[in-house]
Amino acid sequence: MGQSLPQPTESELEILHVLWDHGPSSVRFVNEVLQAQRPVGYTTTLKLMQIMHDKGLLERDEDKRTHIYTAAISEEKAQQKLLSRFLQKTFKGSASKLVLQALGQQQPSKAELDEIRALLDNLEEKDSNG
Amino acid sequence: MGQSLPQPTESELEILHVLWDHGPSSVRFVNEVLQAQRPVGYTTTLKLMQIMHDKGLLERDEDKRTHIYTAAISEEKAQQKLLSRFLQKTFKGSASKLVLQALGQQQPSKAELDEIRALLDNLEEKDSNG
DNA sequence: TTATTACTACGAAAACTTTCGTTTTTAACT
DNA sequence: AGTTAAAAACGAAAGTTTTCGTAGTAATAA
Repeated sequence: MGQSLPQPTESELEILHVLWDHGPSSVRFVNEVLQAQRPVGYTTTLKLMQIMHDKGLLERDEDKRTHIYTAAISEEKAQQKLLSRFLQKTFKGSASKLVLQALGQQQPSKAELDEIRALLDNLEEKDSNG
Repeated sequence: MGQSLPQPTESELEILHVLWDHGPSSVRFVNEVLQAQRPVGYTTTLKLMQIMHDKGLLERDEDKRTHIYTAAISEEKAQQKLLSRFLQKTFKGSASKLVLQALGQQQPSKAELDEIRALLDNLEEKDSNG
């Protein structure tokens, strides 16, 4: 059984994105990437990553002086959990409403549309009940 | 030009849902609906609704002693804004990724799938570029 | 070995959100 | 008018998240 990790906060999510995108990283590196987006102090990033480590959201290698952090949860799993909560809170659980709004809001490419369509076909097959 | 309202917090969103579902309501009524879901004091709900009024998220009719509050933003508009932010924060703006996860996560009914498909067809027509 | 640098650890302040006790106001009833 | 009931207003505490200053520690260079 997998221990259930807490939901990351928004700032924590930013950090997770850096780690997902770039792989295991030092605090320094993560902070530099964040800095490119907005001003944020080094110790702020450090503290946040320490908190995330305490929570179990990050793992870290302490062998070297400069600790190397890794996301303890996959991007997909994290997105899934966040989406589930968001869906409940904002759309009262109606995935189709969310999907319609998401599609209406941003114009996906043809390739993406095809991918979605393929998934729909797949779902429809299984959907023998109603 | 429409003044841009702040994003509602989670608790504020709960209150908005009550108003969207039941129309203009008193604090007492909103609190009773919330109470049915979880324990929450009357003055807590009152305070929150006053704050929301200050922020411009709610309008209120003060004619009668018991003030009547109304959502100052439509459900769709609010969902749109929240979704936009969530999409950015969690999926880095990729609507198709979000849609795929949302569809995979919850099994929409056949009717809903058809509705989504119809929208896809519609989008594809307009999508002459790629 | 001392000085410098780059890092972690720690604590606490600041900002934001949620909660509710207390007071004040308003209306209704006697 | 005086009393009571229900509501609004207010202030502040509690909880959470974000921020960063300061101190301590390990590695490096002089």
